[in-house]
Amino acid sequence: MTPIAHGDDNSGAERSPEERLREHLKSRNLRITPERLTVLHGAMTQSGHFDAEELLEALRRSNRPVSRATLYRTLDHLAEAGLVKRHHFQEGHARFESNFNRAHHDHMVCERCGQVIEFVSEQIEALQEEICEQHGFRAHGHVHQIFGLCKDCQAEHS
Amino acid sequence: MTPIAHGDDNSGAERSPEERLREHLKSRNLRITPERLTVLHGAMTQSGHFDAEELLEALRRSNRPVSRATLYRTLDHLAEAGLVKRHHFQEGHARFESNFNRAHHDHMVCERCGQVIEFVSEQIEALQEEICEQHGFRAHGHVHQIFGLCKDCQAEHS
DNA sequence: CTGACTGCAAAATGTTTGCAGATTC
DNA sequence: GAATCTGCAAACATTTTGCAGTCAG
Repeated sequence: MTPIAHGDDNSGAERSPEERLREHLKSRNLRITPERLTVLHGAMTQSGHFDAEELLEALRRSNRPVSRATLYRTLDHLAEAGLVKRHHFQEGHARFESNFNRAHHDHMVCERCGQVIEFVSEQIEALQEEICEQHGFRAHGHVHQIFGLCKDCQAEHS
Repeated sequence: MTPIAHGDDNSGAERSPEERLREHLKSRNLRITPERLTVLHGAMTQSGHFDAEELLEALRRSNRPVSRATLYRTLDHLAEAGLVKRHHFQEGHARFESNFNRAHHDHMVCERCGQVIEFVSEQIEALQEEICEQHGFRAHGHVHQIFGLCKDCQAEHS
């Protein structure tokens, strides 16, 4: 039974993100440009989840602005290279998350205070693999988000 | 151990969708209009998942056209009333699913052809409850999507 | 009658694309 | 030098909103 992927593709995590991006681009005859390295660096140093607009603004603030078009085009490459994960949650737009040297995890999100609790369950992971096998489905990743009220907000809310 | 909710709110599933919508609207001093009933019936008779455009077209074809604006506004009400579920898969737009007398299930989504496979695992559900309890988290629902390649697309892609 | 609803068209998002000039290899 | 990039602005796709007239209660 092959371990299920999580979109991590963290094989080769010993190499730096930059090395990995360089390699990815080279292998496709794409060019290594300052803009792409800027976006990479920005994405790697964002804390937690971020969307395109947030990253754009962060780069602008750190005086290394990049055009919206280049940002979107580069995020595609980073996702393909497995350096970021792209999520489509309940919102109408994509959110990203650095995927470098980051262990797989899922999320509980408090609907009241927005707190995010990470969780991992090997048992759930194993069950997912089983289900995929049963359907001949080759998993690339998954989103598993539980939403509700965290401990604090339950107390406060009573 | 309280069973985890899935955002279904399928309590009162014995009443017809129309009764449930009427009740929902009445309780908020909203009006019961032909258009809203049309959208409701359309949504209930779509097979499987559908998006706004598909429903709009279906209603048009069955000679009960509704404006795009009304469709979107009504889908919000249906979702609030728990009569449909709104999903955000890998695409940039929402897909809906009738939630009337529908048991809880999660999804595998093919990234290539968009096919959606439903799955349920009592074991995973139970593990989720456990995890929530461990964190003192009160779950209201969850999103569990596995994305990857379906059987057909794996073959075709080889 | 009054406030909510509808359709329309315009606006607002979030993302993609065509193009001309700049840049990487 | 050739092919790929970048930024810009325009195009797109989806969803939301303002408004004037219509309709449910």
